[in-house]
Amino acid sequence: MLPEATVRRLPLYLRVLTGALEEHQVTMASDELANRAGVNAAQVRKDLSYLGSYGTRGVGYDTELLRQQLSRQLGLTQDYKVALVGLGNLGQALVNYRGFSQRGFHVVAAFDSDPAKVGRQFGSATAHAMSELGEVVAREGIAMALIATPAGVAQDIADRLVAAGVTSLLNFAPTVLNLPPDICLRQVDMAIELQVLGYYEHLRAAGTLAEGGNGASRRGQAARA
Amino acid sequence: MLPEATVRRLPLYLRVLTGALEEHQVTMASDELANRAGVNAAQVRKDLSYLGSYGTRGVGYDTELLRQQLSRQLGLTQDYKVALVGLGNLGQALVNYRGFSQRGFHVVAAFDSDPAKVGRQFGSATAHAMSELGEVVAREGIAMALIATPAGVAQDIADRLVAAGVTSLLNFAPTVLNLPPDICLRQVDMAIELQVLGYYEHLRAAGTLAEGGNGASRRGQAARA
DNA sequence: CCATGTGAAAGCGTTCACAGCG
DNA sequence: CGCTGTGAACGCTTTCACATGG
Repeated sequence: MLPEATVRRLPLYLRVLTGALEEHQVTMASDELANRAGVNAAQVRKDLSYLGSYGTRGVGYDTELLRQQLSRQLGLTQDYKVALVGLGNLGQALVNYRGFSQRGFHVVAAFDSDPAKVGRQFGSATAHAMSELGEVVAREGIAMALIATPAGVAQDIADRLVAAGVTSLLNFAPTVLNLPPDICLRQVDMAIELQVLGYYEHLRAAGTLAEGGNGASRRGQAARA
Repeated sequence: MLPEATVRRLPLYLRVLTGALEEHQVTMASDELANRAGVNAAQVRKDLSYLGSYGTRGVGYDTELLRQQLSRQLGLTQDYKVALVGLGNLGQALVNYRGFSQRGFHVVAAFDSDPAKVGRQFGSATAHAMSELGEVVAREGIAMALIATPAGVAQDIADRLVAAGVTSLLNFAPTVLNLPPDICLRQVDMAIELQVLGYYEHLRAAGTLAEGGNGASRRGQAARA
């Protein structure tokens, strides 16, 4: 069991390593990995130490070996089927986002309440009617879902997804979801992110922003998005 | 200066209060606010105590008064001009997202490298060529920007935005940005969020997921994006 | 009596500093 | 000698528990 904060940084390291491999870089020291990932070098070493000892003292980490280990620990050696609910602007952006499929997350089913969209193909997914949600998700054995609906229906959709067997949810709707404790939920709330920026911008206008006092990214969320 | 963790929760409380006001609820106790926001009641009281003493013992908080105070402290009593760079799927979703303008964040200028998009209207923003970025941002006095470009150009765009006077950035591109320390940066990285879910899903498959051990939202990010 | 506001305690996450090893 | 791996220190966040006050 890795600390959650570490889990959030591992994909970042993975991204850096993948980039370095494309440039045929064979080893990487914690300092460089830290710089490229925008974190402290001690942090990198501590994070990686949770995975085991894959570095060589005096040298650094074998780029390819470390990439494999990160990939394995994150469970990225397998592919995941993902459902998407809501084919509005955001939903369509998500279904077409290559960053998901590149990493083995395949949106295989989409759902929308608009009859005009049902039956059409969106990226790699066919649009289904909302009424089919439970059946399709259960039949396909889908465990992960993206919610990109209006806030008002998000809780109901989440309940139905969970009832159909989904165990991990990524919610883009600006609302709090109440779910059983064994369900993994992550929230991407763009309006909140902007409001946080607004707060610091507001402080700055008031002339009170301490130097370096940014509500910066890598500690707060991953942007969390 | 509020703690950053508190700043991230205030917009949530604001949302709850706004909902309650629509239902003409006059007061709200910390327990109820906590439940509706998905956090601990002590957390709510501690957070609100940073703003001052706006509650009444034995009663709770005056919904309207508290909403005003939150709004004021977050700097939401003023409007902000926002620039958007990148009008791909995600950029178009962002420019049409009502959650921003509802809260006083107005996307007044958009930029894209595709000549076919330049000159067209996207939501409330006119699409400009990339070459105009510096000039338009400086002329309009824009302090906040959304980056929804491919990862490869995000750093260059960020540098140009900062050079033009932008001081707060919300980056959706899956890459780390290096910026001067006085610039506020927040990251929304959907691929990372999915990979975090993948990790816990992977654990679950391995039968090692502790009960209640979800990589849940409201502490880690936020969800954050 | 009930809910706020707050010290104090507990829990995490980050950073430091250095021993240890290739 | 250089960089990893890690115990220990530090700081931030959350939670508890209760005194305080309408």
